[in-house]
Amino acid sequence: MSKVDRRIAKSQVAIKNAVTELLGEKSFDDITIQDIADRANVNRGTIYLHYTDKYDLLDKMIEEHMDNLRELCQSAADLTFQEGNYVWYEYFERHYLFFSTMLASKGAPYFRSRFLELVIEEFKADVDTTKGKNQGLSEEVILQFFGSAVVGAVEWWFKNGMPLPARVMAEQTGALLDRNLE
Amino acid sequence: MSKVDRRIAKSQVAIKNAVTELLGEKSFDDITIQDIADRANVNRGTIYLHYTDKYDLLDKMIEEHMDNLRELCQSAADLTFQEGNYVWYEYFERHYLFFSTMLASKGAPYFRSRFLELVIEEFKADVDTTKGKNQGLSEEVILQFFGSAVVGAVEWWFKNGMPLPARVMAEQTGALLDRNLE
DNA sequence: TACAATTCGGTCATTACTCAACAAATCAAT
DNA sequence: ATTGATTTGTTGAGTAATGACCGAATTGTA
Repeated sequence: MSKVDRRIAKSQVAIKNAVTELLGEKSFDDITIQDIADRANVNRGTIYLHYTDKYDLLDKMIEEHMDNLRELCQSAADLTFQEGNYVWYEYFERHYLFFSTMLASKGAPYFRSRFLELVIEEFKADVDTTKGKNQGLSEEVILQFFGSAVVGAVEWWFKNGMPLPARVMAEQTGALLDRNLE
Repeated sequence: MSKVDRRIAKSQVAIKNAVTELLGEKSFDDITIQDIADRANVNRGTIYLHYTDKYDLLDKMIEEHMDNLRELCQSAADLTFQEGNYVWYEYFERHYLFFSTMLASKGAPYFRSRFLELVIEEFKADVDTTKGKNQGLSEEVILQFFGSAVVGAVEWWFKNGMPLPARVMAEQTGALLDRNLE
């Protein structure tokens, strides 16, 4: 990984943080490039230097979060579902502004599908239809079934203002997964 | 005021904030330019672009604080000593890391004299030796006397971990000044 | 004391950012 | 529909910041 120029790194985090902040104040459609530039304390042109438009920017942000979640999965590969889930829920909590907005806003369906895609991808290694309780079932069905379940639980959590602690969410969804996979 | 380039402004606040942060962790002499660059997330060379060395940097920081205090005096010109003092003490509180370090460290005598100089300068407009209770006294003496008093009070406040609320410090030193100047 | 490792200042070519200006597109509201 | 205002996306010239490299000075420690 040839290290990126410090200026690029700084500009990009400033821009992304600005978007996250603004998402807590108004809907994404109402956010202008100028808003982002002002908040990030960056020239408007600088944004175009890194992203084609604000949708591309949001996309890159989503991509980054997905990468981070994937990363967390790697480092938590040998943990139980409950422990592993907790790592995720901690991440959600730390970035709740982004995730809750993404799951509530107009673009939610798109974000939801990206999220589901990731969950399914990460579940693949954990599903075994050759033996155990899922023997004979379709892997496709299993993945869609429990992937949707996890995404739905997260969705519920955010839409209801995170009524349960991350720890509890992780334990309960973890238990449900343990019971059904492996 | 021809507005400064945004990059310059950003670099300088990052650098100054870095110094203030580091002052809370180690003495100024132990802080290297590299430390500051790392903390500010700025190339080491950038610091030399704005300051000749770390002493020049510290000097510019002191200068800026003095300017800010002067500014506060302007905007509080028609307040009582108690109210005006409160504005200052609020500022001290907000920048306690910087001031308490400056007044405790090895360079304290220098900083103290700069500070005293400012206080005396700002008192000049308030001292009248032609009438009232200070009639016949030497303006020089009055200024040195109460200037030192104010600085000493602030010094005590910081060295003892700000044992009284800013509000109280302002009221009490304000009352003492009201009683003697006016 | 001698040695190694930092830190210091400074230079340099390259790169990213800034600012101002621009035309085109979009929006608001009569 | 027609204006007027805002936002957009792009451009170009100028500037600041970067990373790398350098020899010299300072530091720490074996």
